[in-house]
Amino acid sequence: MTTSTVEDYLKCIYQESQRSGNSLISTGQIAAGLKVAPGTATAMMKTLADSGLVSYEPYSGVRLTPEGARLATHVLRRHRVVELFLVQVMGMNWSEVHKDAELLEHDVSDRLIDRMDEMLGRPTVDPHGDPIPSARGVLKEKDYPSLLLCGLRAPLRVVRVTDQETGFLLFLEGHGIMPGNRIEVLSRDEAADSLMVRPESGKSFSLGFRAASKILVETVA
Amino acid sequence: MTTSTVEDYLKCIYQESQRSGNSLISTGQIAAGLKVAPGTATAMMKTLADSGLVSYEPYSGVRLTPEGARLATHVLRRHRVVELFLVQVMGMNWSEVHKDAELLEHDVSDRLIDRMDEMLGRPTVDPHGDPIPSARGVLKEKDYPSLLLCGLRAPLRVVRVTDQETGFLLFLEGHGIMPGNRIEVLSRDEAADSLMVRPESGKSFSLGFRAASKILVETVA
DNA sequence: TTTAATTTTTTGATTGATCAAAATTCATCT
DNA sequence: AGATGAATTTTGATCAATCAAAAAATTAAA
Ligand SMILES: [Mn+2]
Ligand SMILES: [Mn+2]
Ligand SMILES: [Mn+2]
Ligand SMILES: [Mn+2]
Repeated sequence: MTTSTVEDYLKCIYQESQRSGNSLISTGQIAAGLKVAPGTATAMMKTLADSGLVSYEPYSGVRLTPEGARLATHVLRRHRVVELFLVQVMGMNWSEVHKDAELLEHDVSDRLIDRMDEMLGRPTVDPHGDPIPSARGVLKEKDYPSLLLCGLRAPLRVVRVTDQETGFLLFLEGHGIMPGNRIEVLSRDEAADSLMVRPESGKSFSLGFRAASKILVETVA
Repeated sequence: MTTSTVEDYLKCIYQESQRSGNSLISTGQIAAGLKVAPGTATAMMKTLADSGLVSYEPYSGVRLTPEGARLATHVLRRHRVVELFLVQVMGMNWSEVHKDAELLEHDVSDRLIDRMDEMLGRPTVDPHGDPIPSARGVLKEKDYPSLLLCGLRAPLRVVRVTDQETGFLLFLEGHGIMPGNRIEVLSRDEAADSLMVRPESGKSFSLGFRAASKILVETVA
């Protein structure tokens, strides 16, 4: 019924809401997120509104309806289950599964997703630490601090990386930064816009604030 | 580059050529095979010809160019590797994988197909006994007789079922007819348009000629 | 409070895929 | 050879998705 394009738009709106903490999303944000022309996003918002998947207020933005949110979380679930499956079962690297999942999320049947989910032991997070919505579409995002806000010189555990760029993920892996691994922030330098990280295994290294903000951690007891 | 629709058209042409033993395929055959209106198939043949994937002679038909055949066998390979993976690794039934594979064949990356192929031990046939083209696109179809042409009262082994209908496959499975299983044709009745089959495990039962023609076998030593 | 800059929407067009129905061509059967 | 029926192609239209560029609205600055 819904096309893969529509699914991507809904997913994008859902994720922008999540990230910005505001359910009202501008057409500009959507156009940027999906890399389409502004007018394209506007046109699509009208058809989504006609389908009852978003409510649209011209010059203001859109927000997902309950039905739109339901669809979005289901796509997100498929995406993340597929990613984990590719890593856990197919032996692919966490840095290369996003692209594949971006396509497969639209074509993998619910039956197949459930088989994967079962084989993976009903996991709650994907290879990047992104939470996996339940089969009923419920998603609970925990609020972890990034390396910018966490305690200094305290034992931490990486729980999530909020960026899917292959190059960035490979860089992190090379320095021992992956969900589950232990690290410590040695120092921060506001003026230099960078901080020093020491992974449990590996040499300490510096990271710009922008990159650091994408690494979420929890304090280790 | 090529859309999933184009891939399906190429696959259809390839399979019709295979089945009919004639590389020249009419637009009518294609329209019937893909369940689209005749004019739709004609229009698509023009664009495929423009792309150099088929040669098209109006009122006569099309044949795949080398490039078109190359693409077709690659799609066929993806389809069949996926089907076998779904059965062998995901534990799905051979009767239900065709639909899923029909979509996944367009979106599974070559990298992923190769991982599946590796996990499956470089298989040569899919769950229905359909041969799997090599990664280079080479496909060798063996010429097995169907239950209509094979020897009577001789030990046989089912090697292939040339129909993907869920209901039919479930019916066959229920009677012990699956690739690898041993059977015997007890009798044929031309007038009744049916024959009697005795599976190694299970009761003998009758089968219409049309259904019987879809079951390919080889003689057991 | 005008003016300028930015964002958003409109407009006009294109491409891919499809259909129904009309027109054409082909094959067959007197 | 001419008529008839079947297959094929054309025509005219629709729908989804997109873009570039013009127009309008909103926001920020002077
Ligand atoms: Mn996608
Ligand atoms: Mn992820
Ligand atoms: Mn297909
Ligand atoms: Mn098959």
